[in-house]
Amino acid sequence: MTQTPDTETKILEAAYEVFIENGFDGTRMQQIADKAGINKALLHYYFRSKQLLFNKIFVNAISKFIPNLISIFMNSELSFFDKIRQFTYQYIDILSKEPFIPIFVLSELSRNQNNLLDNFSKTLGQPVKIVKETIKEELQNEYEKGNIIKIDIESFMINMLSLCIFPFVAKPIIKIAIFNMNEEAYDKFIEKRKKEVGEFIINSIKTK
Amino acid sequence: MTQTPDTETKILEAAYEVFIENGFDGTRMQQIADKAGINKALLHYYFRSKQLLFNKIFVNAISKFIPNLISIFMNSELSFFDKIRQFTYQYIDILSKEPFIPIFVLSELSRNQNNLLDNFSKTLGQPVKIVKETIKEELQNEYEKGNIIKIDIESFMINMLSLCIFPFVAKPIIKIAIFNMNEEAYDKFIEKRKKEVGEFIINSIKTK
DNA sequence: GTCTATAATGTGATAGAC
DNA sequence: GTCTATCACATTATAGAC
Repeated sequence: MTQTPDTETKILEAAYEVFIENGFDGTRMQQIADKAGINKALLHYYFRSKQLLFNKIFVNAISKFIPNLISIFMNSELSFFDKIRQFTYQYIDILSKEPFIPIFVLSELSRNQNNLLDNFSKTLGQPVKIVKETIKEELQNEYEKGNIIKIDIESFMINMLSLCIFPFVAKPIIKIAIFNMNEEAYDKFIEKRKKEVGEFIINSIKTK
Repeated sequence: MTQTPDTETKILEAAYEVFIENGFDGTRMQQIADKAGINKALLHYYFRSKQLLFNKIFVNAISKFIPNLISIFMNSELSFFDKIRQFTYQYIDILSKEPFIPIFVLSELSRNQNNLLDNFSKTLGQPVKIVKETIKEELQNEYEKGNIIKIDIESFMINMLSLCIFPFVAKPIIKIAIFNMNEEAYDKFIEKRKKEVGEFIINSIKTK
């Protein structure tokens, strides 16, 4: 069933792990070669340069950082509050399976070398724009129906993303410095947030 | 009035800028020397190694990342809700003056080289513990008085920190990929959050 | 204290045999 | 496609003159 993957795949898998753990500057081509079980020369044979290999990995990481959860907000079967519940639950669930993606993506983007942001916009600009418009309308509708208070689309989206993503970005601080948690306690904390964050957001915008 | 700072100060100031912009791995000692207007050898004369110089900078950065806002939650003159308002306002205000501190600190901590986290705990473990206990009591009090819903200290603190810090960590994405803001629009967005975040949190925990 | 020169090593990338 | 050997250069760190 599970046959040995071809060399290109082995390289990509190894590169993914090493880059995400160490970042672009902290990664050595030798590390990737070792982890893939090949030699450095082959890396260059397949991907020409460190930068090009990194770019492949980064595009992949972005798609995990902003996964395809857009459909949730497009699903007209659901109430607005249920959309919030589902989105936060599923997003935190996805991130919890690859908890280092957020800090990796955000930290590389903030270095702003090359054209990482262009990649980002190219891949996700359009879908993000559509969700934004959809949610904006929905916020307006719910406000007019008297269900929620007035809130900007920008504030709403950033608040929701903050509450989902930040606990992963700040994992080391949360675990050690703030709450003195072990890995198990941290996992429980995240697990609890899957249900909690949605309710927190709903409470904050619901009319009394 | 403004006299030329001594060499050690010039080095520290230059190192601060370069490290925060590029991270440990992305920084070259030559860059620091150039920015400080001296040569590389002097860096080693004053600080022995890149790692030791970095550690000095990092401790400084941490103190800006978790500034002394503890007093706000200790101030018994203020109502609990006003403490939330003041803390969020002032924290966002401080971060907005050094917006790259959060991503720098969090990204270096997540690499987890050396003993950065130990530094962190040593510097801030005790004060953080005290605030945590103080807020915990206050949450309990307000709950018993029927003013707020039941919420864990962990959830409450992380929610508050998420909403304050994340917009800085994710600045490039927010600006370009999500909202297509220019620098001015982003600044306005942050300015607005200073007042907004407190109300958002209060709404989310206030009993109806 | 500050400089120039250089050691010692690391690192991305390529040449060329198989 | 895959390997070994090696180039070319960058980078931390030190030696030693002034």
